[in-house]
Order: sequence, then structure tokens, then C-alpha cells
Amino acid sequence: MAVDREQVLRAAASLLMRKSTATMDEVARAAGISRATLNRQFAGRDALIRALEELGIAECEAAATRAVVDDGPAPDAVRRLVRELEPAAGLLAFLYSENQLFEGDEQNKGWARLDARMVGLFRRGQEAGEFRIDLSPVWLTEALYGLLVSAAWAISEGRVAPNDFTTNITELLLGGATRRQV
Amino acid sequence: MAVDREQVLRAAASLLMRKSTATMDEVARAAGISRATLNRQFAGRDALIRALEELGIAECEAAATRAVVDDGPAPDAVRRLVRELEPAAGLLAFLYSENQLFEGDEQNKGWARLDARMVGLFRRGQEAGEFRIDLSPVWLTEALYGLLVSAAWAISEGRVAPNDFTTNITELLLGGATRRQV
DNA sequence: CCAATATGAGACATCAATGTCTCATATGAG
DNA sequence: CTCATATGAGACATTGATGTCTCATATTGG
Repeated sequence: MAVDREQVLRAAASLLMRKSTATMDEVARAAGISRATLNRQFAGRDALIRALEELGIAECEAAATRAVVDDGPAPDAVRRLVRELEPAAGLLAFLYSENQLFEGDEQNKGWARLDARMVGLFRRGQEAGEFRIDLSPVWLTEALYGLLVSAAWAISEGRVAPNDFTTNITELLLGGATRRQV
Repeated sequence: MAVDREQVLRAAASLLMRKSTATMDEVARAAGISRATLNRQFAGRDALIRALEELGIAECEAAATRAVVDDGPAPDAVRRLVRELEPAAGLLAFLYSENQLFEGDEQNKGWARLDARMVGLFRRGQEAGEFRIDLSPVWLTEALYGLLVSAAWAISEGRVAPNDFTTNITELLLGGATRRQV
């Protein structure tokens, strides 16, 4: 009887990342509940989006923790991080396109924490001499987000194979497109 | 007296890429015209978005032409392309987040032409031995879009310097984040 | 079994955006 | 100057989504 709030959020994410303009009624139907119940769980569309944002942040932070991004060589940490982020990439892509999340007031503290963690990873790699220093850690972080979103989008459109998710991102981010000298 | 349709489009783009949910009234005001006139120029919001899409495609194709992407070493062509695409990056970022453009019917033929051109560039680089072959040209194209959008977004948020646009993208796309062996 | 609670279905008013219309005014061509 | 045309301001109805409410039903706990 009790509605599984987590499951509702996941159904909403699954629908909204495909059709970001979906109606609350469509969201409710996708979650297998009525619109009334959806409104009892989340007071309005804004609240739902905010909850999805919190879910996305939590999933990314959990991924970073599972990937133990502060241990070992930074390139390996990046590979682990991307692999762990894969399940959250679709949700991330949706939130990324909701730029209205950041208009007006302060940026969500959760994103700031996450950003700091990723920036720290790239900075650590630079200080260890593993990453080049002419690309700022902030830009590398933004680029990682962009590649995650691109990959999730391209996969959902059927343009690239789902299995290549981690490889595509990590190889491009770490090694670039240019062929290495033999 | 006569409204400059091109100028209206640019004003709309400039506003919408910052606030994608802007009202037709806000768009009209941003363009310095009345809502009635805006509706006389573009029959509804959909028509406006479509026109922006056409503008974005035209600008990207013009950039590709100016960059003569079919000439010379592929890495250099990529650098020229990104440099020429910089003015269109903001509009591209807006269109990228309008994923509803592609829901339903056929993908716009303009995008397909543009995609083919970029994919051809990366394939040419692979066949010349300049680009690695374990990353598909399609993925490299998608990644380029993603990096363009990320960079435009990061710059508009003040997180990275506008002057670094081209360098950030080309260096990461071509060379990756890993430090080269000395 | 009974009571408490949660849900579904639907009706309802509200609200914001949109598209259309009218009319007065401003602009440009001849 | 005069006329044709474009624009601005505003009113108007329409539409679609939203939030709330009621009541019947289903589920759970005791």
C-alpha cells in the first residue's frame, strides 16, 4: 500500500530524461500511481525536480565513494569513477539540461561538494605529474560532466553502443583522440 | 520600421540560452519588439524554436566551411573548426538542451548533414593515421558536441575563462588529460 | 473482524502562457 | 503631402497543466 518513494523517483527520472516536458500526469502513470498520490508525495513539480536533483547528487557521491577517488593513481581513479557513474549518467543528463535549477539563487551545496571532490581528483593528478597542468582542474571537471552527458545521450539515441560507455569516456578524457606515437 | 528577423532571432537566442523557459513576452521584450509583432514573424513558440534550430545549423555549417575541414591534417582541421564554432557555441548549448526537438518524428536533415561532415573529418583523420581507431568517429563527434556545450556553459557561469575556449576543447579532445611522456 | 490509513478516480477552480483581434500611431514610399 | 503598411499596446478567449478536494475502495495493523 505504502508508495515506495524511491521507486517513484526512479520512474520519474526514467521518463523525464527521455521527455523532459512530461506532464505530472504522465509521470504519475509512469510510476504506476495516481496523480493525487504523486502530489501527496511531492508538493508540486518543483519539489519533484528538487528531489531528483538530490537523488542525482546522492548517486554521484555514492559513486565517488565506491570509486575511492582519493586512492592510488589519479588516472585509475578516474576510470573507476566513470565506471561507477554509469548508472547515474541518464539522470545526470536530465539534470544537466535543467539549467533553470541554477538560475536565481544559490547553487545547490550538494553540487558544490561534488565539484570540489572531482576538482580535487584532477588537481591531485596534476600534482603527481600524471595530468597535464595546462588544463585547469575545473575545466577537466566540466569536461567530464559534458562527456558523461554526451555519452548517455548518444547511447539513448542508439548512436553508440552501451558497452562502450566507460571506455569511450575514459579513453577520450585521459588519452585524447590523437594517435600515440608508436 | 521593418523588423530585422535575423536580429530578433539573435536576441531570442541570447535570452533563451540563459533562461530556456522564457515567455514569448520576455522574448519579445528582449528583442525590443511587441508580442504581436513577434507572433507576426514566428507563428508560435514552436516556429521560433525551429527557426533558432535552422540558425544554429546554418552557423555550424558556415563555421565548418570557413574552417575548410576537408583540407590538411585532421588535427589542424579540428582546431580550426572549434575556433570557428566558438561564436555559435551558446546557441548550440541551448539547442542541445532542447531534446524535445528530436522526439517524435525524423531528425532534422540539417543536423544529419552536419553530423556527416564531422564524422567524415574524424574518419579522415583515422585513415591518415592521425587519430586512434579504437574510438568511433561517431563518438568523437558526439564528444565534440558535448565539450562545446560544456565549455559554453562553464564560461557563461564564470567557471572558466572565455579566452580558453578553443584551447580547452581542442587540447582535451585531441590530446587528453594525461601528461605526455617527456 | 474492525479500525485506521493510504490510494485511485474524478471533479473542480486556478493560473499562466498563448494566439488572435482591434485600433491608434508611426514609418516609409511615391 | 498622402497613402499604404508595419508596429505597439492592450483586451480577449482558449488552452493545458496544475493543485486541491471529495468519496469510494483497498490495504494494513491490531
